[in-house]
Amino acid sequence: MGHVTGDGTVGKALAVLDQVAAFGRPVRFSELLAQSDFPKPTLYRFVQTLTNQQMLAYDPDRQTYAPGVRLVRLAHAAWEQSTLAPVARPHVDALSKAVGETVHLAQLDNAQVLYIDKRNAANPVQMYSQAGKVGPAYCTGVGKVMLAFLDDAATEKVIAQQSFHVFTEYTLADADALRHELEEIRAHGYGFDREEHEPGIICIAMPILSEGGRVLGALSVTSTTNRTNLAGLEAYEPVLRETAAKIARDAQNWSFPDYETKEATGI
Amino acid sequence: MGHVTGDGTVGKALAVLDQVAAFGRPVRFSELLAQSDFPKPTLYRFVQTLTNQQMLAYDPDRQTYAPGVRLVRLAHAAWEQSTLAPVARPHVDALSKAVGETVHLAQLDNAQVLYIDKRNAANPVQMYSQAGKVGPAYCTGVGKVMLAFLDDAATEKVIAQQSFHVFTEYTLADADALRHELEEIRAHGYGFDREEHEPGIICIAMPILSEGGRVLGALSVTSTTNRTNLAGLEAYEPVLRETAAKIARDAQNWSFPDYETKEATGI
DNA sequence: AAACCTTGTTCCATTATTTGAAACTTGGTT
DNA sequence: AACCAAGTTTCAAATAATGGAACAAGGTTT
Repeated sequence: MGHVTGDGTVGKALAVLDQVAAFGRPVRFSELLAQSDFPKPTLYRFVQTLTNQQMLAYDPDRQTYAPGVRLVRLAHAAWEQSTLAPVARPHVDALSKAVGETVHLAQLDNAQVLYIDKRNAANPVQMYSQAGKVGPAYCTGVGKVMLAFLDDAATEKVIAQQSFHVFTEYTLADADALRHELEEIRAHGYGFDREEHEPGIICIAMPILSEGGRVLGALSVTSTTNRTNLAGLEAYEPVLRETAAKIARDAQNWSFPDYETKEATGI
Repeated sequence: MGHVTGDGTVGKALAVLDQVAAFGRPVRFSELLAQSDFPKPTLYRFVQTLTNQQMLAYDPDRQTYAPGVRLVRLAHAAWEQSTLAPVARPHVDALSKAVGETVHLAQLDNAQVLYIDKRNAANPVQMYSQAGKVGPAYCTGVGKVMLAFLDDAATEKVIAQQSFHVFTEYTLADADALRHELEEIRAHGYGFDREEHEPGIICIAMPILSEGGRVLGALSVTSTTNRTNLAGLEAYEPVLRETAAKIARDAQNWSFPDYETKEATGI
């Protein structure tokens, strides 16, 4: 994995944090060491420091490290301030009510899709997606529509970072197939996921573009091949387009209420 | 917000990150500087580094910094691995269905309550909109029941860190009132929020205790004085107790699968 | 029960990074 | 044009990070 470590000690420590998170399960020091470029004492001290800081949590019974609770606190602030979620929320709610299917709101994070909000259908399909979860850009509806509307240089840079794992028989398996698909998407203004990531799961996706045409994020309505088909999903295109436009408009005007004293939380 | 800065450069950088998060809104460099102990170039470089690392996000139009999206990604890993949420999830779902009121799942983070999951009757699954939010321990149901079952030294340490802001006429306004309440809670095994935090909002709260009696977290069922009263909430005590026990049991047995290599075939 | 691992922890002289007073730039205001 | 506030860069001094080596604690084999 090519890390952009840089940024001195802080960058290195955060690389270690990412490394722990990437395991997806609590991990032992020796496991980290085995795949790390850092010498043992160096890695050891990073892990110690991060644990002290509650960026990692240490389980003494199992002798394992996992990402720590301080991140959950910090992420809440990030979610509210640095994502489309708070602006989009009412519109996503309305969309969800209107279509009665699972709705996703996503942004591009590096070369991946980051899901920042989700509304389940009334009778939800069990799918492996949640806010905070990342997914591949090249084989999801939201990923492709965001790629399609980046500028050429950015698109190519992101394409170069895709790993093109074949999930299903419909997965676009290489950069050229993806480029062709992106052209189609640009022509239509929106895109589909044709069971490219999970069998039986299809979606229609719409980019959220600023006035200047910059990609802010994407919306999708997901369903299954049991319940509907691409033509059925296409019926949602107008409401999706409308919702994306509203979110873009509100994002434009989004301004933070200045200098008011805020009370403690009310959940 | 007494931080343990320590931990060298990394600790200092994370203190800056907390400082930005604490503002609760995008913040200018000069605002950070005004309330910082760091000299200007030092703070400047920390902010630069964190922004490079996407732990902060810079808005060039408004010249402001906010917690960055990388945190949302990391937090998802933390939420799944270092909190009760994944273990508790099915039980919280069931509880929510059974009671038809808002359900909270919380843990203690430093001296504060950290909400890690929530179910609304209307809106089944959302995540960071509420998970990640922190609240005061001394005037919430979940906070008090967790305090009540810590060991004496820990309880006193946490009490010493409470700020005792008076939110309503029912707020427990000092350490002694709180200590008295904690004794009551220990006697009953569960507790209430009697409009102590927000007028009209009441709840019944149950600690989640390990076999050894260690505090793992807390559950609550919240309602309003319009809809019910404390006696009405008390009817939920059995199902709450049952749910807490199930979560504690599952947490005990919670073990992460595989210490095997999954590289059998090329991913 | 001694020798021998594997995993985790500490030491400390060397090396590299961080630090911050001062100076400079930029963009806006008087 | 002069001024001011906010942000950025410089560079020698101060400080913190580094990592080879050695040590400690469990567990396993001979």
